[in-house]
Amino acid sequence: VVCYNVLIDGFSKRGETNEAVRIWDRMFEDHCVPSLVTYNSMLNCLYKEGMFDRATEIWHRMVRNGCEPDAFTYSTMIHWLCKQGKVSDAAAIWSLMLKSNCKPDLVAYNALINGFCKDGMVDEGLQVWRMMVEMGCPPSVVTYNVLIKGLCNADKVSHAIDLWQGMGSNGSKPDVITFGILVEGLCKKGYISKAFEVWNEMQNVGCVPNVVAYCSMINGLCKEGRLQEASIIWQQMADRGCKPNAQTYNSLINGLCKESRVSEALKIFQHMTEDCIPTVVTYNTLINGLCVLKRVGEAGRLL
RNA sequence: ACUGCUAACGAGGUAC
Repeated sequence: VVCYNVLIDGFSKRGETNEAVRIWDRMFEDHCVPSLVTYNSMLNCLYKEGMFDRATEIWHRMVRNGCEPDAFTYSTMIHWLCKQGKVSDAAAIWSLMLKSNCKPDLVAYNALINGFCKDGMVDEGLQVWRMMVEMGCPPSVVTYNVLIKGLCNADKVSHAIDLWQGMGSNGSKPDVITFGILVEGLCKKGYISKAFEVWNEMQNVGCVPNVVAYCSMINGLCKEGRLQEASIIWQQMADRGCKPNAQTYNSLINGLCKESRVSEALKIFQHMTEDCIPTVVTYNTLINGLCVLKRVGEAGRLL
């Protein structure tokens, strides 16, 4: 079984759904009995692709064969339903789980909370968070990251900060993702100096920014037209041996374009081609920047 | 080491 499981999940992860299904069929031809992991992997594979009808067949087979769904089963379904905007279906699966013998675990809670938050239902997310505490399931840093992101997106930045500051007394330590989310959220609301406070606090507690965190800070500054400060952060990133990736370059290039400093942007672009591969976003950003300045000819030459 | 949860970039769209 394990071999089949590995193959199914491997194909599923590479997006080769048809191959995964072929292995599943093959498994029966070989008279091998699927395990709980097999069912879970198949459900994951089909839900990811939105193939709910086929998935339901698998679910029924699972039940028919007396294989009890576990927390993996439920959180997989909840996760993909939410990702596809079917939050109320996810909530239905959640109730199904509550009625079953399977108690929700940390990941299941997080998946549901994330679903609510991403759909703009932060209050529901917070309610689930309180519920998990009552049920004796301690929230993790992922739980907080999801909620903080949700609160920022809902323009409840100060509530997000409260949550961040309460993490310690709830047994969670903010990580680089937490700080990145806060920096991004604060910048987007225009609270740059608060973002800098958080940025410094991150270093004070010994959390080392990664390329994503740098990107959030740089992008936030660029969006506010604060390129001077952005380039200082960029320099620090380089000095600390953190290699910028395409997305980081794109943020800076976009910042320069938006300030009509397209020539500088092109210079950065030259530099970029030496240590990473420009993406379609890079070209769109530059072309747009050039076109806005009526430098259409140069824009054409980029193609 | 068989399966499930979290963060960053462009453009477009946002008339009534």
